[in-house]
Amino acid sequence: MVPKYSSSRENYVKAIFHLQEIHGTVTTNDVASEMQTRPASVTDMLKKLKAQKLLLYEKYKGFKLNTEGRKVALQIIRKHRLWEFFLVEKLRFGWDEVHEIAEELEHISSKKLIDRLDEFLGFPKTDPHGDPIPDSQGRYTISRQVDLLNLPVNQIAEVSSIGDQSVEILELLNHKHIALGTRLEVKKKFAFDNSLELKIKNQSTVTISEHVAKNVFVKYDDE
Amino acid sequence: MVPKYSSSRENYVKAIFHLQEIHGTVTTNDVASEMQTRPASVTDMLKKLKAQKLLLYEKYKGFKLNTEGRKVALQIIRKHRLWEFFLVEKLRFGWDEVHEIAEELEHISSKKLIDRLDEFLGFPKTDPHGDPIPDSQGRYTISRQVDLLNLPVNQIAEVSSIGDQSVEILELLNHKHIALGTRLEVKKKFAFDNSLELKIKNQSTVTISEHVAKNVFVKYDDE
DNA sequence: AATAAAATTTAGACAAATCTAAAAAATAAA
DNA sequence: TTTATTTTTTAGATTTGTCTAAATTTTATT
Ligand SMILES: [Mn+2]
Ligand SMILES: [Mn+2]
Ligand SMILES: [Mn+2]
Ligand SMILES: [Mn+2]
Repeated sequence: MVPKYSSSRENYVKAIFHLQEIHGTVTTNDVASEMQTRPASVTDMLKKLKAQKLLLYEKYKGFKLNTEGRKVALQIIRKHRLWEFFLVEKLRFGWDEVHEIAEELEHISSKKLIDRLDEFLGFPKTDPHGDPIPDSQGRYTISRQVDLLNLPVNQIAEVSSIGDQSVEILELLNHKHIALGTRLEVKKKFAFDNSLELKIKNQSTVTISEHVAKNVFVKYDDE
Repeated sequence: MVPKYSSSRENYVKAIFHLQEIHGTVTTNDVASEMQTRPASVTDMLKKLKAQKLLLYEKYKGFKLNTEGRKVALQIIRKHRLWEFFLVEKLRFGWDEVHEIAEELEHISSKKLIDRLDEFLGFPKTDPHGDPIPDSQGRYTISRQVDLLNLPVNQIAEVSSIGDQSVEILELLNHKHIALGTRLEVKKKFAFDNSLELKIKNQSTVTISEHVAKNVFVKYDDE
């Protein structure tokens, strides 16, 4: 079972996929900073991905994944998120410590393994950070959600995903007892710095900054 | 979590460990044929492993792992066998299809992951092929066992491990309904070619060659 | 002991992935 | 529309792991 693409190539494909989801178009510098590497290294890799027919790329003219490239990206994302789910649900890891490990596990090549894992986990729809898990054909659905800055005051809602997934923000949220599935409501908005006071169900009241609020997404039933 | 050793180095350490368990001393050609590579490549790697202080090596004088090298080898073997157990027990893989996948999974670096997996699996003592799983300190026990050629006629015994672990022999054993834990007895030994006739509990009688018999190990209570 | 055969190592090359420094192209500012 | 700045690419190295072919050392055979 020889892997079709090296781990390095897979990491590039995944990074490009995420960047083009957000910005539509992707730049060499974006990829370099996202991947903690040098622009020259990115250019080198772009040529290889183009040669492998995963990427539409003309030098100096920008680039994006083609259909095959997106398909590859979605399979890696599927593996990443299923492993994260496994680590949290079965091995009792915290949601803030699984990303790094999944970064390695996502490169295990067996398709049968990942489909069996999916089944074993009960075909979960979202990972521990609330992100959708593509099915074995790469299909997934995104549920409508709103960040905390845009949640009406006194509207009870449920945390459904986190934008920034750095260890730093996850650590902060952990400390304040905010996790996926947590039910909460905004009690007060301070116009001065856009900080918020939250009432967390069955917990005390906490304050969060605008920066944090922007990265916490919730779902709620608006009637 | 940067891995200390590359997958390639880990594969070499593991191969050397297995060879020195069997033969006491290891040769360049042994490693080359075990790993499907060239003697020159082995020599190259020996120098690297020596520089990394995992190996005692003087050129032309043979080599073996030092204490640190053995420790590393046992951790890789631990991971390999725990993942094999997981694949068979939790994901319903056949015992003859897990080796290849574990060959990749054994290189995932997180120590916490493997200790949590061990716990999740209930601290199993042996893998699906009957081989002992080292604990987190690298300790393990080997139970006394005998191959089928040396099992007394009419002595009921339980299959406890398989010597050769090629897909070919596992396929053959599968076909004849011989698996780990199978209870059986030798009914007849043919001196001509050392073939055996076995009675498998709750099954029909089957014939196996000397080659197969040498690779099937069993445990039994001798009073 | 001399020679032949086998095992092992070295020399030199190559592919993959990365880097630094410099050049080229595109974009922004004056 | 020149000039300056930023972005991107190229040129040339380096590291890791592998290979073939040739040289060296060890071991086995006359
Ligand atoms: Mn990765
Ligand atoms: Mn995630
Ligand atoms: Mn391996
Ligand atoms: Mn095994």
